[in-house]
Amino acid sequence: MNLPEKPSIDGLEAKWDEWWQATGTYRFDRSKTREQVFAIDTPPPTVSGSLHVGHVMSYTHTDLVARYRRMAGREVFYPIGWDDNGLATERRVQNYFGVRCDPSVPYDPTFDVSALERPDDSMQIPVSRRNFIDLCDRLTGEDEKAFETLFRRLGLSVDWTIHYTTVGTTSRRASQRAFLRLMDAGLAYRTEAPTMWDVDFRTAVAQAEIEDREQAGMYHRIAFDREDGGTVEIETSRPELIPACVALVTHPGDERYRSLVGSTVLTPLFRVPVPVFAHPLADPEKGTGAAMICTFGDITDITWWRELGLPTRVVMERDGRIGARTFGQPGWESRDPDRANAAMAELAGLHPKQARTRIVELLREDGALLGEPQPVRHAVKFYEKGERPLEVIATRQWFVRTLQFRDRLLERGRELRWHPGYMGARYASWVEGLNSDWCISRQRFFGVPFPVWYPLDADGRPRYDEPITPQESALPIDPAGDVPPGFTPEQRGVPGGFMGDPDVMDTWGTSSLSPQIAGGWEDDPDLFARVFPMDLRPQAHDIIRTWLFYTVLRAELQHGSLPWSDAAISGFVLDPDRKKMSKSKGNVITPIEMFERHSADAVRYWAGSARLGVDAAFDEQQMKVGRKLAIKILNASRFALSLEAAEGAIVDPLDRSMLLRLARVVTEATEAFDGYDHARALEVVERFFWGFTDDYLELVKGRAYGAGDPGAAGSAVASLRQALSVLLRLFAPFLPFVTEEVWSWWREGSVHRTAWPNEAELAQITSGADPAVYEMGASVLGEVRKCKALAKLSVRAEVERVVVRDSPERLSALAGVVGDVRQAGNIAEIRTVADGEFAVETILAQR
RNA sequence: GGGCGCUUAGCUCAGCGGUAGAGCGCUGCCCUUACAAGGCAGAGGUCGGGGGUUCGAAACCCUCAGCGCCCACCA
Repeated sequence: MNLPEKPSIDGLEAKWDEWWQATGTYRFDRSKTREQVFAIDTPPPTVSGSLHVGHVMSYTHTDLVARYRRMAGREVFYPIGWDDNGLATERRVQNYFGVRCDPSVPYDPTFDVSALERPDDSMQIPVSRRNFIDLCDRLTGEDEKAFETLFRRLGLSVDWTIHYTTVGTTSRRASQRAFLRLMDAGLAYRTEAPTMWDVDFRTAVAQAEIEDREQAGMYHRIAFDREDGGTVEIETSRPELIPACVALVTHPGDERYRSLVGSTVLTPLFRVPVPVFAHPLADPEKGTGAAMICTFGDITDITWWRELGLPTRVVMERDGRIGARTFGQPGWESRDPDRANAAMAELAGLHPKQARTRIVELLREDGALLGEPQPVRHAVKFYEKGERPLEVIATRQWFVRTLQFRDRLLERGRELRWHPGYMGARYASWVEGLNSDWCISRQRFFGVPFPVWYPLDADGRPRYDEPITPQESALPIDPAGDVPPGFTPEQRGVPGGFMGDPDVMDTWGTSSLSPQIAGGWEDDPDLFARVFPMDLRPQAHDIIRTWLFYTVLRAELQHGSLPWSDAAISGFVLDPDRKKMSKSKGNVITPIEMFERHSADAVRYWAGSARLGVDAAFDEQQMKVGRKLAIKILNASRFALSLEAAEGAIVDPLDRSMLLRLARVVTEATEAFDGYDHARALEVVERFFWGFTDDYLELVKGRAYGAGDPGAAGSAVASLRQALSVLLRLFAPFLPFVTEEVWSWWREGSVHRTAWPNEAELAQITSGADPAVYEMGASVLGEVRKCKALAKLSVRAEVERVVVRDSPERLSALAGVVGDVRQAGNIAEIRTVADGEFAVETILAQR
């Protein structure tokens, strides 16, 4: 026994973190079988951002599960990953080193960034993709250290020897290998198709990265001329797309337009003949009931264009401007090409808003604009990181087949155990609403490139339908630097030679393989067999449709299984005014501040009291409570262990009764953890603990001092230690630092590698015990204490006599604890009356 | 437009068929042989509104309202 004079929670974090790392407390033992392993697909945080209390909460939730499962006998596979693949990192590296990634620059193995000469600071030197990635590694390495320090201070029990980065070699190899296999299986394909396009980033984006934003707009009522001399009116918010109009559409059941279907009308200004179709998607209630179909104004246009087999007449360029077009040519027929080209000349080079203003003027002069444009507010699609509305632009992109697996993906969603269960509905509604395959290519420079080259024909044009792929053993490759089999570097870009695929993968293309990457898929088959499919995916609810969905998709396509059996979804942390925390609002609280003010255990206590799925208000008060609890554990433990009478057999009725109650707490906490309800587990343990210190400790301390019967004292001391052992283990997942500290005073090894308590270990002691003994002792002592407090006396004040009234059964339970009650309450005599309801009369001694 | 969740004491939340709960905060009291980072007591709620089922509803059903989130083809 090695008890400190005055225990303190200060300094525990550094002390125990160091010890855990040095002794490998959380090291994964890869000799264990899949059944023995509990594998966690830890979310890799974006290292270029900063950690906030939201991370602290959700990562703590995961750690609670990890620590519980580890103690409950599973070998926990708990790796960490860093997400350094993406725009945020790209930008930071550009600014920090003054370089930019240019895939056309060849790799320079002797590259030295410090030797770069820049004429002025704003200039960015082009470097090869490989050199750029090296710089990313270097810069993010520092961020990763800072994150690791913070996570270790928080006490995450991850195995720090198992980590990956999303831009690292392993991740790139896995991403490319998985992609090649999808290609081979026909599940990844390259095609030219209309795609949501961000004009600022100049890249395609996937459905999952799109969000609606309410915008002010204008409805314009516009007349198209019918060939019989009349007009037909449509409404549009995007009149600038009239030159891209390829048809009108009405609902098949709409009587107003029945005679029009099948006829041809002329677009205003451009005088382009376009057909009128009927299609069930046309809504008679919207606008005039007749809609203009353009290539492409929105997603519905794509559907109509595809289903009605319409021609393509694109005016939107990739830079988001209207491009110059010449009417009067094939595909651009016009009844009045001169007039059309004059109008086109007015619009060419303009952004949509400018073009809209201009064309409205032209339409007004022409008389095609009916009435004045009416203001509306409507939802407009934006790239989640973008600032201007997305355009739909036809480009050549890689897609992963998704739509055809919708039913199977829905089935997987039902198979997955969601915590809380209702989060499954979000997944289902997302999958049900999918409208396109996953566009996985991005026109960016930094990221994992597609491991593909294309042969160039005699004219130097790429033959996209004959892609050249590398051997898997060569991965990862960079098609911008590496040369395909059978070619020489000199053949790059020349007729008859080859070119590399210029695109990189969607960042989710890598992240969606996190279980495979962390688990050593193909690189370490032995490990992979022990950890995959994993047990748990912890994450927040905002990325169900991205990270969670894509991970399910990849596992389905690659392995025909779920990637994990359970998904634990954390809520967000809101500021005390229940607003979402964000940097721009300046209401972000840094975790380090909280650790310093309240201790890591206290912060974990706050996080642990928030349930999964529920948005939690940031509550510093709750951290203060956690701190008090941590200190109480230190003090109570020190006291209990300081009672050094010889341990004996646990025979006293009170001791056995208390342990029986504790056994129930064990069961409840275990059930709560098994059901992913850590907050419930914490609550029942904490409730018992406060009663344990207020009542049990007070009741037995006189006996445990050992002045009287050695057997009775021995029972008390043994019970105290037994209970303390169980309580420390129950608290260990929540408060890893104080529990380890106390454990170290009197036990060998780490509490975190000790078995989770179970009823069986207490069964022999508590067999036949009466739960009412502890309850009666606590109740009577409580009443006496209350009486003294009301009389403004010390708790040590002498009591002449106590009369307890209750049923005979309860009074017989009291008999088992009466000696302890007398001693604890400083009571001369206790009388009982076997009659009626529980009541305690306390007669204080005269002074 | 569809879906999910929430609405219980001033605050944060538990309870989810049997006499309204916890912690914090507030008010008052008690110091010190583990801990004042402790102990005791008190005030404070028609459990969002309205119907229904039931001997009995905060809890189950219906309905309405407010808040939050997710999804949806921008005419």
